[in-house]
Order: sequence, then structure tokens, then C-alpha cells
Amino acid sequence: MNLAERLRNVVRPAGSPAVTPLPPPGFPSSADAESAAEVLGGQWREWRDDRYLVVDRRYPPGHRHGRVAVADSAPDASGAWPALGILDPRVAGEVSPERANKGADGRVVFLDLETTGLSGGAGTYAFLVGCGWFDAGTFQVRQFLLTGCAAERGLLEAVGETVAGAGAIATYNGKTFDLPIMQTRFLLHRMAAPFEGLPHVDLLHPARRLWKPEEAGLTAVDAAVLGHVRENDVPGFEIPSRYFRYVRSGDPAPLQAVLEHNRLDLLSLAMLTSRIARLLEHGPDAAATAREALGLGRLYERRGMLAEARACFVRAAGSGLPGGATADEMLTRAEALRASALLYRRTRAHEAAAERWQRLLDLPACPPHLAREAREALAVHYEHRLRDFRSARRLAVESLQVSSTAVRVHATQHRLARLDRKLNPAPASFF
DNA sequence: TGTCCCCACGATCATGACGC
DNA sequence: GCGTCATGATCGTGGGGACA
Repeated sequence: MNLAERLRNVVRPAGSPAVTPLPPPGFPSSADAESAAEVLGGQWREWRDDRYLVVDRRYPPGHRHGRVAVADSAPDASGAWPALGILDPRVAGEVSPERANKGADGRVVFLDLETTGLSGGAGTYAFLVGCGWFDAGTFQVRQFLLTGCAAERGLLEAVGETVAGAGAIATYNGKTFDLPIMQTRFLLHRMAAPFEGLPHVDLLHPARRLWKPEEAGLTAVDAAVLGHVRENDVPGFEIPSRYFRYVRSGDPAPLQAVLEHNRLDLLSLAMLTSRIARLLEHGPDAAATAREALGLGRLYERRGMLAEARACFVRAAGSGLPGGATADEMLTRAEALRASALLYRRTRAHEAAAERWQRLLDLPACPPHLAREAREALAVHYEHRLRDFRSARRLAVESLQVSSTAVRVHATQHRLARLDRKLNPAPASFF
């Protein structure tokens, strides 16, 4: 039984006082200088003998984040939130365009934490909890800043009130990072985590499917997809040290950039969620690039929406989409042809699959690993379905010349030997 | 008709990326 | 350092076709 399970089994007797975990060694009970509220633009909330800071910001419909305005991303404008159900089926029944933008029950709450470290164990806690949601066309951000460890329970209660009634939570890598940390903190205070059972859309993996892997970090996706280039943004690794500097000195100035970083993350999160929802709703025609069409097809395929997936692969492979000359764009088209061929093969449309494999081989700069796979698939097709042994043998010989591993070489030699037997059958024995 | 071989798919495992 | 997911490689299995 791990620590979390043991803690879950601890039942607080009715009427017994709530427990506040002991602060880590060296953590002051209240490090907030009076100037923090003024410098960071927030208001103190008292909790027992301590307090935490609440910072509210509203981004009006006309506010632009890169190329995108808040109004363009609000659920009523796109009307596409239910499509998020393709990512998490539980979302479909919870989030309608009306509810998602009501600032009340059923809304999507975007969540982003800044923490004292990366390990995610009980010693790591969230000193800043950022929540965001759309409210009548504007984007509302509420940040809870912990300035003294003793107020953590009060802060968690406030976060719980903010999340209460939400239809879904949206995060970036929240499945792994944000929600486990929050659940641990609620657990340590013997409080029920408000996220339990709530539909959760983690954008990290859809983002990696839709956009290039090297652009999968939120800041990079922000720039590539939304056109928002962050200036003077604080790097993630620097965030804990800025917080500890504030705790030691009481000077809130280093935290300004941290709170701004958190707000930008929430804005990016909301706008990317809207972008993904719109793509899922409108299909391949909404894709701006071949890479986006390919990634969208993979999202559909994962949910068993094969017709939609096929349409996306067709658009990515043959598309009249912009670009088409760079190595990366050629790779995208090759991957789209491969995905299309595999999908046709899965549905036993072997002729259509063979056509895609051949088009893949005909690409001027077909990547070697995809060319090898295409040759092997075509060799199978020629041998077993068309019974054209000569073509199958030619492909096998070509495949042998580029086979990389001993296993592949052996398999191809085996195929060649079999084809040779079929092409030159041994004379019948009289004995 | 029985046996053998191969294909295609699913399951499993290893690896890498990501969050702060 | 940890949990999740995507990806690629490998293995096992079921089904179908070829052949004697």
C-alpha cells in the first residue's frame, strides 16, 4: 500500500479538528509583505490566523493573444465544445456551448499550477493555483497565491469553491502533473478533491498529435499555433527559486513575472482548447496545415471515427494546403499516406491500400523507414492477392538492399526463397 | 480434408517526451 | 523523479488460402 492509499484510509472522527500539515523546515508561517497585494494586484483573504492572496483578471472579448481574440475562442463563438467529447467521452454530456460560457455550472475550468518543484511527492506543493473560465464572452482568471503554509487549507477550500459545478477541467499535462499534486494536497488536509470524477481534457497529447513534437511544450505551441511570442517570459525552472526568494525576503517583485507566466499559460490553454474543439467539430476542412490534418485524423482514428480519419489523411497527403516543399512537409505527407494505407488495410480495402503504398514509394523524398514498410506491404499484396510473383520478388530484392536489422533481413530472405520456389517450381519427382 | 504457411491484428514491452 | 501517453518493435493468435 503506497502513501496515498494509506492516507485515504485514515478517517477523521466526526467533530475532530481539521489538521494542517506541518510546514517544511525553514518555511515562515507568514512571509507576505504588506506590499504583495499592491505589487501583484490582488486582495488578501483571511483564513484563521493566516491569509492568502487572490488575484483576479478579466480579458475582454477584444483582447488578443497572438493572432486570436478572446471572442474568437469563447464557446458561443465556436459553438464547438461538445466536440471535446472525442477526447474524453464524459465531456460530451457535460459541456454544451451555453454551459461552457456561463461562468457557472457546467463551465470548463482551465487549471494551471506553479509549484515548488517537479517531483510531485508530498513535499512538493502548489504555491500558485491558476483557474480560468469563459464568462459571457470574456475570459476570467483567478489566481490563488499561497504566502504562508498555514493558509493552504483555506486556499484549497477556495479552489474547491471555484471548481465546484464545473462540467470539465482542462489542463496541459494535468493528468501527470497538476491533478496528482492537487489530489495529494487535498489528501494531506483530509479534504475531498473537487476533481474526482470530473471529466478532464489533458491537452498535451492532442497537441503533440496535432502539431510537431518539438513544438509540444505549451510556450512553443502558443507561438506556433496562436502566433503569440512571449517576451521576457520566466522559464519554468526558474519559478521555484523566485518563490523561495520571495519567501525569504518578503519582496513580491520576483513573483510578478510568475503570475504573468501563469496567466499566459491559462490564456494559451483556453485558446488551444477552443482551436482543438473547432478542429474536431469541423473536420479536415478546418485544418490549416498538412500536419494538423494528419494529427486530426489520428485523433478521429483513435476514437473509431474511421470515415472522418480517412478524410483527414486524404487532405494531409494530397492536399491543397499551404506548403509542400520542405523536408518536414514531405515527411508529413508520407506519414499521411502511410496512415491512409494502414487504415484501408484494416478495413480490408487492399486495392486502395496498395495504391497508397505505391504513392508513398513514388514520393521524391520518401523517408527510408517508410519506403521499407511500403515495399514489404506491396510485396505481400503482389504475392498473395495479385499473384504477381515477379513484381513481389523485385520489391523483396529492393527491400533486402535497405533492410536494417538481422530480423528484417532474415524475413526478407525467407520471402525471396519462397517466391523463387513459386517462380521456379522443382520438377516433379518420379519416386 | 488436413496441414502448413502467411497475413493482420492485438497485446505487451521498452523508450522517450512532457509538466515545474 | 514520476506518471501518462505515443511510438516502434516484437510476439502470440486467429483466420484464410494453398497445396498435397
